[in-house]
Amino acid sequence: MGIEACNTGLVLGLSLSSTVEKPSKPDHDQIPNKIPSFPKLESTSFDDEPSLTLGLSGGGRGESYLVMAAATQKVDVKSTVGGDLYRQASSLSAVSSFSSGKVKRAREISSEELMEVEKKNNSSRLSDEDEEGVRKKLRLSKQQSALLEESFKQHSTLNPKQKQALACELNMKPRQVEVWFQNRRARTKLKQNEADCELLKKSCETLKDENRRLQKEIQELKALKLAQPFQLHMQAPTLAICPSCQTTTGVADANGNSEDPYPISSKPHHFYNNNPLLQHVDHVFC
DNA sequence: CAGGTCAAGTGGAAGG
DNA sequence: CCTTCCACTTGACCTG
Repeated sequence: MGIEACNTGLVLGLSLSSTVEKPSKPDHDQIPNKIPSFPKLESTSFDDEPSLTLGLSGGGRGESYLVMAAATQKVDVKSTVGGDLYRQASSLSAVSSFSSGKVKRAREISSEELMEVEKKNNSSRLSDEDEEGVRKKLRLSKQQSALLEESFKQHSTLNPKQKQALACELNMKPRQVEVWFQNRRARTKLKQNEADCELLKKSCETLKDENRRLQKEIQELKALKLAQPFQLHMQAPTLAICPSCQTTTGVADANGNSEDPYPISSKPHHFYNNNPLLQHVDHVFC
């Protein structure tokens, strides 16, 4: 099983689990943060505790985790009891669930991890809950985020194999990779919606301006009609004035002469075709 | 401390 | 029925 093979070396908290974790229950009742019983970082030798080296990394991945824990969370390693770092590190590979975890989550855990967790009864994963059942927030390392982003660029959705492989590579749970992609898609969609909204606002303003201008033209034409009723009556059947460009179209004049003293637009005016959101509005004036 | 960010939980819909 | 995705929400953490 891929993740199991992958996580074979992922032993963060292995030794810890023997003291503070109850791997028997995958998403409940875990007590990951017994600070008083947890050895301080200074006293935690990575050599003595191979589990803390996150052996899977092989290439220093585990090291980056610990660096991340200190860097992104601004954990004062010197002043912080090991428990804080422990919580950070544990949350990085945590089974993410509440003590109030519901059926669905339990199902996922049972299908995805329970077997492996039970096989390795010294689970490499720790709950991100603390003693009081408070959820701890996982922060992805820069490397993890970068790789996820890179993967997202290639494909915004993952098939199970890809998910598994990525989880393996990132030393994460498949579920975490899945959640990241879901949230990433949501963020992308949100951004797109915001952009569309801005575009629509601009288009709306443009249309309002256009509307004002056309209303003004109508008023002007009405005034003109009142001022020269006879002349307009004679010309009415012969000329069509485009309200947009104010040129006349090629309609025969009252004498049947098709020659037009005014320029004729060679193309119809599609006022909205430059707006991708409004291309369905095919408003032709001429 | 308020507001933003983001990992993760939840429930429903869709597809197989 | 199960899985996956999505929309919405929650809560931990960060930042000004």
